[in-house]
Amino acid sequence: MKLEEPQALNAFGALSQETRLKMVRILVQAGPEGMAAGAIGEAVDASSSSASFHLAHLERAGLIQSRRESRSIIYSANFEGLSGLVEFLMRDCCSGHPEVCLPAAAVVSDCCTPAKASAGAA
Amino acid sequence: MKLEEPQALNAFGALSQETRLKMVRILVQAGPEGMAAGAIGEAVDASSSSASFHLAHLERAGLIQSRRESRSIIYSANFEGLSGLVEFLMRDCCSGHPEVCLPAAAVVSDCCTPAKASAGAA
DNA sequence: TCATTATTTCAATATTCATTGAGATATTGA
DNA sequence: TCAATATCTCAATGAATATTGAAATAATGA
Repeated sequence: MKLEEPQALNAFGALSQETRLKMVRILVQAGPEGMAAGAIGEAVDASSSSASFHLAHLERAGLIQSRRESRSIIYSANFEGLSGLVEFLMRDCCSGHPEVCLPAAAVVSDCCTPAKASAGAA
Repeated sequence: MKLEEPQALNAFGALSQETRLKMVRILVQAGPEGMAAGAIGEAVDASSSSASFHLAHLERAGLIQSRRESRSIIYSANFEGLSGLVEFLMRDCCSGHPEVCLPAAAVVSDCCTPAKASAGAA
């Protein structure tokens, strides 16, 4: 997903709040199965109302998505949206300046090679 | 530069505002030589006071830096800080999920190979 | 249908953030 | 030292965001 500036602004705004940043990290770790709203709220120590507010914010920003599963609403990371944001940042910040992108590129081989991916997720 | 969560929060907050995001993009394009505060303010259509406020915000967040040069204050992109943020995002969002990092990795070869780097910067 | 559980919505309040204009500071050249 | 330039700082105002608790909605099982 290729982000334009207004979407990127929303995404940065969504990630600029402690509770929400924690939520995203938790949901990324949780993987595609996701977690119920209640469990997320508990994990980040937020009231149900506050959790709902922040989850809605993240969903509007395209960083997570939700589905109902019986009584629960399950949220999960939107990997397309997240990678879109990384791309936006890299395109912006590379624009002819490899010194920004190259260290980041190293992360890919560091965390995403089959051997280390599972170790890093633990 | 390896960012921890509080620094990343600051950086995301700094980039979540239209004027500031534009400033960063302009400064990245400007390269290490940077630009005077006045020129930046003009480029993003902000009053001197407003420009000063946002530039200070970005500097506090570690995304740009400044030096005095005669009467002017020259701001320039902090490439270490920026790549630190990309790394943070990738580490967070990779954690075992290569689908986030791999598309971003493609950007590196897309924009940072010598041939395309200059074309992309135009 | 009723009680229970999970979550959201709403209104009120508090907090944080952005913009403005006036004035302060630093640097330079005459 | 004075006037001009470039930028910053400050206080006031307005706008956007976060938090809270209470009430509304949705789904389930008895």
